[in-house]
Amino acid sequence: MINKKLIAEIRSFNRFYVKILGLHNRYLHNSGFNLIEARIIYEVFNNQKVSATDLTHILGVDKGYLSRVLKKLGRAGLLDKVPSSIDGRTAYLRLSDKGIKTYNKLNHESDIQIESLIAPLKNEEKKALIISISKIQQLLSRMDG
Amino acid sequence: MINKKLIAEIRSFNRFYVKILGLHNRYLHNSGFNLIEARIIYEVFNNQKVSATDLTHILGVDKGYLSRVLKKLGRAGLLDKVPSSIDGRTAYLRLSDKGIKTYNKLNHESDIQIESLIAPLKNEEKKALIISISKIQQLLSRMDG
DNA sequence: TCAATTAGTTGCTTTAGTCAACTATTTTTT
DNA sequence: AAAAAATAGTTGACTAAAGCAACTAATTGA
Repeated sequence: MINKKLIAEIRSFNRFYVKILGLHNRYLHNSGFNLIEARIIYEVFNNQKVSATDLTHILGVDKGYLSRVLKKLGRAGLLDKVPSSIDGRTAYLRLSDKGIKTYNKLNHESDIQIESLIAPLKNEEKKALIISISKIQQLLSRMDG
Repeated sequence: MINKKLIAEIRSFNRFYVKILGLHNRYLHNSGFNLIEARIIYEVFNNQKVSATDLTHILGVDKGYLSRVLKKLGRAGLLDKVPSSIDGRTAYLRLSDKGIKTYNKLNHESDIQIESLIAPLKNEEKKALIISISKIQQLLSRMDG
C-alpha cells in the first residue's frame, strides 16, 4: 500500500513546511503589519472588485473582525472603499497609492526572506526545486476537502 | 536569473500550501483540541525526557502560556510530570495511557484528512508526489533563516 | 408591499498569547 | 561556605486575535 508511505511523507512535510512558513512570516515582524493585514493587502491588490464579504470567504475570517481590520487599514490610508453603483450595501476595496507602495514593500521583504532560504542552493538544485514545487501544486490542486 | 522564477514559484506555493494546512488542521475542530495542544501531545510523545522549557523552544511559545496549557492537559489526565532526579526545578513530561490514546486518535484523524487529499490520485501520481515532497524537504533542509 | 436576505458595523465575549513578578531550586562567584 | 546570579516553572495582569450576536441599511423575492 503506497498510501501509508505517502501519508507519512505528507505529515512529515507538513511539520517541516509549517516551520518554513513560520520563518518566512518573520518578514512581517519589522513591517508593522500582521498576517491578516498582509493577506488583505495582497488580496485587494490581486482581485479587482473585491468586497468585504468576498474577503471573508477568501480569508475565512469573521465579518465583524474583518470590518475592524479594514477600518484600521482605511484609517492608515492604505485602503479606499468604492461604493458599488448597483448595490448600496456593498463597497469595493481598493489600495490607495500608499497601499500599493506598502504592497510592493511587503513583496520585496518577502522576496528577500525567500532569497535567503534558497541562497545555499546550486543552480541545478534550484531548477529541481521549481520542478518539484510545480509538481506538488499540480497534483494536489484538485482538492475539495 | 533563475532566482526570480523560483521565488515566484515559492510564493505561489506558500499561498497554496497554507490553504492545504488550513484544511488539514480542521480535523482538530472536532477533536476538542487546539493546535498548540495537539503539538504538545505530538512533541511529548516523540521526545523522550522533554521538559516544559524544552517545549517553549520547540514550539516557540511563552513559558507562562505553556505552563497553563500543560496544566490543562494535566487536569484532563493526558499528561504526567515526572520530577527530574538531578534537578529539583525541572520535570519531564510524559503522556499517560489516555494521552497516548489521544495521540493515536489525533494521528488517525489526521491520516483520514490526508487520505481524502490524495484520494483522487493514481498510483503513479502518488509515487511522483512522494518523490517531489522528499526532494523539497531535502533541498530546503539546510535552512538557518 | 411586506417578508426574508444580505452587507457591513458595533458591542460583547472568548481564546491565544505576552510580560513581569514571584518561588524554589541550581550554579557561579568570591 | 556564603552570597550572588541564573534557571524552571507558576501565577496575575494585560494585550491582541478572533468569533458571536444584535443591529442598520439596502436589496431581493413572494
